[in-house]
Amino acid sequence: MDQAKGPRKGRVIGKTNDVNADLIAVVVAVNDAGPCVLTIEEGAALPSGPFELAHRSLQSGLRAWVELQTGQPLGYIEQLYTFADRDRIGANERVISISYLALTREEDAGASGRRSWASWYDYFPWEDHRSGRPPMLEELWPRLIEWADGADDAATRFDRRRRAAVAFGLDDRAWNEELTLQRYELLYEAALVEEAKRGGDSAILAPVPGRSMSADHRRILATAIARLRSKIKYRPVVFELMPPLFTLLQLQRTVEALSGRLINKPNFRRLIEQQELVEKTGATTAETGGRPAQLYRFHHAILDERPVAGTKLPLARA
Amino acid sequence: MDQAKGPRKGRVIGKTNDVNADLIAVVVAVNDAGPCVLTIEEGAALPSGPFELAHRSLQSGLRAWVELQTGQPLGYIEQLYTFADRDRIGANERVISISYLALTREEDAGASGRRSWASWYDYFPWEDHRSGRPPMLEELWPRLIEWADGADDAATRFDRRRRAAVAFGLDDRAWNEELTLQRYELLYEAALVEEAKRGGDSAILAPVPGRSMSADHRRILATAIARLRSKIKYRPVVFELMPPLFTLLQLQRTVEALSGRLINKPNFRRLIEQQELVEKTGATTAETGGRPAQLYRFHHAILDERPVAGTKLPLARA
DNA sequence: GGCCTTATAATCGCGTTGACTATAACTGGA
DNA sequence: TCCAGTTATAGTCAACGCGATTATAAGGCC
Repeated sequence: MDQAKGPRKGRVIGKTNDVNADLIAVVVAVNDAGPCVLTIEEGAALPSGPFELAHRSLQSGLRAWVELQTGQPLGYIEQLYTFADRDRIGANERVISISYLALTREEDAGASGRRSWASWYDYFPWEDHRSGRPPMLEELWPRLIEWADGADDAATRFDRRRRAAVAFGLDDRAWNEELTLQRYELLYEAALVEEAKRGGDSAILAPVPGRSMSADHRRILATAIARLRSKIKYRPVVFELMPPLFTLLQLQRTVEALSGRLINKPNFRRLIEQQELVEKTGATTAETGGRPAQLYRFHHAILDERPVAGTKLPLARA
Repeated sequence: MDQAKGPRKGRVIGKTNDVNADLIAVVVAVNDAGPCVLTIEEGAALPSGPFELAHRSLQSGLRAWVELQTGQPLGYIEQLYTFADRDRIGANERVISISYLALTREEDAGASGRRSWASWYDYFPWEDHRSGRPPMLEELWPRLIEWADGADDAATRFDRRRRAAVAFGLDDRAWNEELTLQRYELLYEAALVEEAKRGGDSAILAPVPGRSMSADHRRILATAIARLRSKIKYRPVVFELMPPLFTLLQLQRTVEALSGRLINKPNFRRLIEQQELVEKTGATTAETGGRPAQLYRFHHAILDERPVAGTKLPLARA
């Protein structure tokens, strides 16, 4: 800091502090196959593009890029995080990345160009606990131990073991579905994901299962998953992912797909109904065999009266 | 969007999309007078400065600017929001503002330069409900009604009334301390704060009590207050604002200062203790008259084991 | 008609927590 | 020295939330 003093007058003339601002979108939808993310380049990258003078706002710039690259119009949008301390710091140029989370219904499958929907769990196989603890975690654990024990001093070894145990729910610790980002970062630090090796560093270990993405897009996806898993617990954002009419079980399956864990059915119904988040339409559907189910729609008016106190979900603690 | 197709190759050569990135800090501390924010220019602005090539990261850039302008070193930092769709869109230049929330202990009062601490409630007098509902709200209400009834169609009038009632807890609705931003935005929309008149628009109405700031800094402060009021309920961030040793009442007063409402004392103690967030030091203090109080310290180890499940606070609902 | 599947209703019990009361320990003033 | 005021700390009680479980209804399919 060799600047002249002064709050905003201190900008040195002639020296440019210009940066490029990139907009990156994590567009999420849920279908029968599970939670999906909108990608380009056959699943290798997220839709993104530079923020330009023509854009009225960050959000409209994002919408423009996503629609151009994938044909997908966006509804609900929420800012995720702004990064700048990335590796790609060029000589005299810096890039700021502003990432967004978008929720949509995967309609408009106008097959425009190189868009494709990919399952979350292709990138993070260890995150799906709907069928119980994924077996691959058993193979992951010794590799984390190996990394932890590779530290020089005992304190670091202990700390690494503890962090791994907390993040992955080991040693009688409960699995916490919101730690998606911490888990990915731990694997990155342990050089167990492909992205960690791009710097030419430690090219020995084979990465763990799970598809990688270009740049830090997989990390951004992990951020989005963590944010969404947290948010569905206190805001009624799930409905952005639902069709206009749905059964309570469909709603439950959507929440389960997002959170990666199963929910107790009666409790889920009770909570949804007593919060007046949905209203009956009277219509029923006879699909999927069994007794026909009531079709519900989202009770929009509740958003007006309760702008904050949102959805509580019975995601069991232990 | 008249760009050539392509995800990142579509950048038009010769046309620059460069922007300036500003870093803005909301630095919060709590003292006997209540919750404070670190300001420059005698309370008229928040510390800020451009993100420069010399900065290693956004956070380190922010720290540098705050320390240069106020002499205050920062501890806990968290990103708030990134703005771009602001009024000041110059001819061929755009500014992106990345705002941060910082928590500190107001030590190091090295009186360096133009720094000064100002109470939150100088800027938002309607936000402090520790002594009951502020009387000024009674004067505010008719002005909001006046604004609501000034709309052209009945639907808008009804909607404005509802929004005002929800935000300010009227018509038997409970006061919600987390709606700080919504309240400020409502007052802005109703042209009841000074900032709303800077566009030359509707310079008739006198603004409601409460100090304004330059640019949109007061809005950023509102964002920070809302975020902090929400966060203290589920993460143990309060301790960033506490001295190393403190009594439970001091801790309670700090939470009350932030949330702007009073807390039931026995319940607060029970919750804090049973969560093992603090540990006794054995020492006591005889200040403030009455029976001497135990001095506690923050139980740091709990952060390791419970990275997520944080503080619950008994902030009464109704 | 029996068996599958799913929908829907109802109950039980524990833990959380809001509201309240009681007692302890110290200061300062009459 | 005693009393009043202040704060600390412990304990109680009831209502509610919510996890877990069971029972019943209503359709399809063989």
